[in-house]
Amino acid sequence: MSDTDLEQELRRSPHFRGLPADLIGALAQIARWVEFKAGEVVFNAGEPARAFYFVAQGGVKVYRLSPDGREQVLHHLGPGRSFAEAAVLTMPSFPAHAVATESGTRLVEIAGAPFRELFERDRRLAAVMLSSLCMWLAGLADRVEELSVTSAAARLGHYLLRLPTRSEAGVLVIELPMAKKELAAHLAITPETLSRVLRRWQDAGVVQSSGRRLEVLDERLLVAIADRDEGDSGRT
Amino acid sequence: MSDTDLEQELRRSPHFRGLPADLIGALAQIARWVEFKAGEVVFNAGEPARAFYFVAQGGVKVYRLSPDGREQVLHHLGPGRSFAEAAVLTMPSFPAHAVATESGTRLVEIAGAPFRELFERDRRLAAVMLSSLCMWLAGLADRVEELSVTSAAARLGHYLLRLPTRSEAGVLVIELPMAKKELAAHLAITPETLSRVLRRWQDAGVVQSSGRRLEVLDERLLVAIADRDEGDSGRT
DNA sequence: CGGTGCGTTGACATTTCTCAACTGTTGTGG
DNA sequence: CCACAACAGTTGAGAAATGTCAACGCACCG
Repeated sequence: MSDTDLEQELRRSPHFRGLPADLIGALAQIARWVEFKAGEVVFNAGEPARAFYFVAQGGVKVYRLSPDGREQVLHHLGPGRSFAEAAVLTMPSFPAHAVATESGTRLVEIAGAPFRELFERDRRLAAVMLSSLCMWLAGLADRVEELSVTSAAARLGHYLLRLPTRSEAGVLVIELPMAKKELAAHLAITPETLSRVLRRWQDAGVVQSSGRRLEVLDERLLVAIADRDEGDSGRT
Repeated sequence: MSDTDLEQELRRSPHFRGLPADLIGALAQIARWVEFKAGEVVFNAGEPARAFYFVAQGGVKVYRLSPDGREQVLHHLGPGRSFAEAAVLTMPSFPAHAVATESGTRLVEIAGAPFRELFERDRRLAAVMLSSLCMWLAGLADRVEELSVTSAAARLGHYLLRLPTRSEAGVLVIELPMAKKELAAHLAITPETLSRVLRRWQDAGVVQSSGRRLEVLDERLLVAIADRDEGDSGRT
């Protein structure tokens, strides 16, 4: 809840990643924590677009109401997501409604008018935001492609081959950036399946695994596995 | 290959979607088509960041070379993807290499210096680009969450519930925005599985399907199916 | 020492894919 | 207008992959 928290939360977002400290500070000045209980309204469609938001905890539902009163859910947002930036940047008023879906929902609210002002005054802000968003976008697009690959082994292979590697005595070594449990979740498979795939590879002499350390013994085979059944390597 | 093609290609990108016509025109002025054969170099790391690119046809591989000469693939890009925007916006030189992976690879090249100039002169450009990217980001993030849901039925349910609906004689009607075959690909399942899921739902009285038209007979049940096994509704 | 949680392994249930055949629709050329 | 091809969609049967549940080893930590 402190200002330090606020700055850290901002720095974690895809929008402001890599922003120089002074700009993060300036942003923190116009940001604040807001909290909601389940069902409480964050904003309603038609209201002036006075701010945009990052979800730190809890959940938010963004929806429209169709002419006949039906609720049209546009997004269900959890921690790490943001919303209403587009409205703040280019629209006079919010085009949709937003309500918290859980009690204890905590958001970072960035006031719109000061943000627009900052945005126009400091050219760095726009450039860094754009570049950061582009990189984030590329990462997500890669992830979608990855998840579209149906086979668990191919997904894992793909993922591993993109990780930074180092050479130790001529052997390719990969250090996993997260616990296997989390990695499994990232690839949308179960830890058991992950474990079994690695086992199979080890038995086949493709890799050697111990803890988070992986030695790639037969890179060509690994590449073949990763490429075997890519989905339609189509557009994002 | 004509200028009209160029403008249409630009308009299709997540970056420039929704840009006013005059700005699209200005961009087209500083953009041009470039073609590559398989293996041809688009740019090398260390060169001044003179342009960024959209892939229209073919494929491009972006990679780094590690100190020991190993090739570290960062991205494999297909039609619809873009690259090197971040470099052009915030770096003096390209941080990675890029080569075409297929013959007949066609890219739109946007010259860096004029773009930066345009970007600083016209504030709308920055605002619209950011807002467009944010929306695109939200869509991709949703997609990742969707694909992380393991069950085919849940994925389809999720997807359908976010589609625009209309009411006809009190019944909820959904019009599929693409052929079932494409929809299946979008959800990373086979057309057969899609067909079977719909059949099961129809037998259970949840929906009524005919061609691209879907009548939702029991919305609560559909919601239950979609929510049954969401993955860890975690962060993106 | 126990406890807690990750990672592994096994047996089994379930889902999904694959392959193949068949139906219906659409568009084309005669 | 019909015959035909081409292709989306459906259905069935069997195979393969993956998830589920349960048990166990192992490391880490109080």
